[in-house]
Amino acid sequence: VRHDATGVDRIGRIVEVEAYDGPSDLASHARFGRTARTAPIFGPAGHLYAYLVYGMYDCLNIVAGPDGSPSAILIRAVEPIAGLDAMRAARLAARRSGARSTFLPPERLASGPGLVGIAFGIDRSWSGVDLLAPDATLRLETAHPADPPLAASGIVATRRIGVEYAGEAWAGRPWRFVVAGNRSVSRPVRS
DNA sequence: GCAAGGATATCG
DNA sequence: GATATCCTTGCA
Repeated sequence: VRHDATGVDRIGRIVEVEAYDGPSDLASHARFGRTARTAPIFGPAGHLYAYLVYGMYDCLNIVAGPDGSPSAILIRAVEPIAGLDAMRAARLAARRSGARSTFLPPERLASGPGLVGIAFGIDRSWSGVDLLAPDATLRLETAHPADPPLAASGIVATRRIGVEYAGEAWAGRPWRFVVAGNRSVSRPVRS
C-alpha cells in the first residue's frame, strides 16, 4: 500500500488479510445485496471498499473477483516500510479529543484493521477509488524487487475475526491469512 | 474488563 | 422514525 497525498510516501507491506465472498457469505457486507455503502464491492477488482466500523474506525478492503461478483479482501494489518513519521502524525491527528496518545512501536502503527486506515489517512470518502491505476494516490503494488514474495509455507490460515454473528458455518472457515511470525499482525500467529 | 462512537440495515 | 448491531481500539 502506498500513499503520497501529502508529498510523503507512506509505504507498507500487507501482512494480514481476510477473504469475504459474495452474498452467500453471511459474514460479508455483500449479504444484504448492493447498497449505497457496498456498491464498490460489486464493481471491478482492484478498487477500494472502505467502511466505518464501530462508529470510529475506517477499514480498507480490496475488491476481488470479476465485475459483478461481490467479493473483497479486508486488509487487517500492514507492516510499515516507509513514511513512519507521517503515520505517527496521522495517529496524533486521529486520536479522539481528550484521549492521550499512546505509544506504539513502529511495527505496530498499522497492526489492526482500524489502525491501517489511520496510519494511511484513508476513510470512507476514498471508497471506490482504483488502487491499480498507475497514477493513483493510493496504490496497490507488487512487491519491490528487494522485498521478494513470501513463500506460501510462511502464510497461515485461521478463522476470521469478529464474525461470529455469521454462524459457525461461515465464521469457522479458515479465510484469515497471516504472515506467520510477523510482528505487525493484529493477533500474532506462529507457523 | 468494557465504554466510546456513528452509520447502517431492518422493523414498526 | 426508532433501535439493535457492528469485519475495533485504547483505556480502566
